[in-house]
Amino acid sequence: MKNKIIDLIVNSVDALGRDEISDLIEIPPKPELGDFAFPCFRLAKTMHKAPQMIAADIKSAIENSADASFLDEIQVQGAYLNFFIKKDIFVKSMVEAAFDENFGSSDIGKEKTVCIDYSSPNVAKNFHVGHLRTTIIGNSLYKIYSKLGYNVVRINHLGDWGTQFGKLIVAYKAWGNEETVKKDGVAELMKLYVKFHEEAEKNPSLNDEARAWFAKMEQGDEEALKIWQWFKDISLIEYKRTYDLLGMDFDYYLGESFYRDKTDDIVKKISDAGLLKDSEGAKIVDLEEYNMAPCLILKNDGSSIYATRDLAAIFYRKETYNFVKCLYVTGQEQKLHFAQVFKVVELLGNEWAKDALVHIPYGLVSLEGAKLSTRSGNIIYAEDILLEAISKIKEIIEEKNPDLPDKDETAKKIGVGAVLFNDLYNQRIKDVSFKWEKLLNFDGETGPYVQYTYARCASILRKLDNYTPSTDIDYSVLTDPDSMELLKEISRFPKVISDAAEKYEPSVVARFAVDMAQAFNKFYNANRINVDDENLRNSRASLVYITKKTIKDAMLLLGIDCPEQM
RNA sequence: GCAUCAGUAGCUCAGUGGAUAGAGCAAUGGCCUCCGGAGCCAUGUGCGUAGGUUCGAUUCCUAUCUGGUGCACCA
Repeated sequence: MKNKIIDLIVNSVDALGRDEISDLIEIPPKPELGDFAFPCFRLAKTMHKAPQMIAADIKSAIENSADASFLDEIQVQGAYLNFFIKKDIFVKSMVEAAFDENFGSSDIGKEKTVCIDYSSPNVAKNFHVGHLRTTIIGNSLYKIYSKLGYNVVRINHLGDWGTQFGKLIVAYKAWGNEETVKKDGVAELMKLYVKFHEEAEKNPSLNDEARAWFAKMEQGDEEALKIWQWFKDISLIEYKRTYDLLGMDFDYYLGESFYRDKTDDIVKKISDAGLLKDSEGAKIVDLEEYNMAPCLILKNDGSSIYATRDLAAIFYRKETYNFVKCLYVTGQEQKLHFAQVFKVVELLGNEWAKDALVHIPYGLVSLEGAKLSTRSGNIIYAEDILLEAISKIKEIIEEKNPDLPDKDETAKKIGVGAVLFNDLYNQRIKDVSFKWEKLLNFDGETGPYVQYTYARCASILRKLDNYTPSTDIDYSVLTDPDSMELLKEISRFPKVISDAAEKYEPSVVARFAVDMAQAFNKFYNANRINVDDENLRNSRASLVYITKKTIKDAMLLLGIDCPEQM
């Protein structure tokens, strides 16, 4: 529809090109102002005429055109040219588009690969509310990019290498024992880690001991690596339990340790390029010219650091997957780190680094206003959040719909959906203050609200006799304001997906899901679907059908499944 | 100190170089013998401050204030 209008304007205006016109066309804030609008302010300058007059001129030019038959009316309001499309034609085009099985999909990503590095928890540490964000956002970006035809590689870059394992080994040897670790798993490892830091404050030489153990790991020391592998195995079992609950998986679990034999090459590459400098006994790349702190490549004991391994990972991924983009979903506190690493890649002569390497930061999670801190116990675990949400939903189901089959399965979908939605609804960059009260409220702009709307659609369709989804309907009965608003909402879907991808922002999709649910509920309250008039019934049923379908597709992009009943 | 992100309604947040800045939560009142009330409708206050660019700025730029985060051997 928009293209047809662009055609008309292109033929009537010489001053602007097609693309400029396309950018200028907007959807008016109120339906009374038309279906599409073209503001003429921009033209006023080049044409040396008042915008109102320009609008009037274009109007008469278009009205005399034979191609304008799909228009009902054109109005000039101030500098705006408002287009009113013949309602049944408009409805038909929107319904047919939404019926398409691939509505919203695209092939712009065809034969292009995007790597997404997300979740990436630190081994031997608990998977807490903070890790949930990267996991959920990364998973949604995976769905969104897949929908656009990209080949997406999901990489869990486990924090399974580094000095913290030296600390852990020191602590385990000093205060731990095998039985307790076997029994309590990650919780016990966390205790040992905390204990290490307490003791190291009194006795700083412990830090040197820890670094020494890590250096041993890097040199392939058998004892050190055996303990390390054991800790890693224990941790992975717990993480996978959470991923299962979330209904998520990864293509690769390639932690930092995977790159440990690849860091020498990186150091050589940097050195060969003449970028490696000595500084206080360590090796760095000086980035002063770019207004950044130096990027540390090797510590003064010669062992690698996370930047070295991130660099190794970038080159490995570029070679292995030949990505067009590699996305890093981590907290915004790592912004400088990624800026440094990406700059080093670029300085090594890789122009692609500028566009292909993207840090996708998200805001800090705090708990009831205070910082998350394992040591002070101000921490909340991902698994507990999910289980709590599921159990609260179960209570509500028992109360509202005790006869529902598959109550547990449904409660899981809704509970997990509530958590996911809650994390995806606001822009990534916003800091989050975790509050149980907010998470467990399922009214208004929430996952359960959208899922409820979906279940309502499903229920309506179940109760109709003799309805098979079809576009062979009477479009003229769907021209009332509520139906039109709903249809317009639905037809935004493809743009919503491409916007979300472009901005790396799942919240765009989440907002859309709520907008659509609201538009549907409004329609539902104003119009009865199961009416005697077969013509009307089938037409409205088709509208319900595409609403249901689009809600489901939108929620799937967030990683959320919609139950048919709840 | 330097860098960076954010400041919109009591709270949590959308939003756009343009038409009267929107939702939800919380509060109060209401909703059809009928398709699912986790729903729908109604009721109020607001773009941190000061300049600049522009026909037009809440949006872009500069300064400033407030808050968050980062600034080498942790990741």
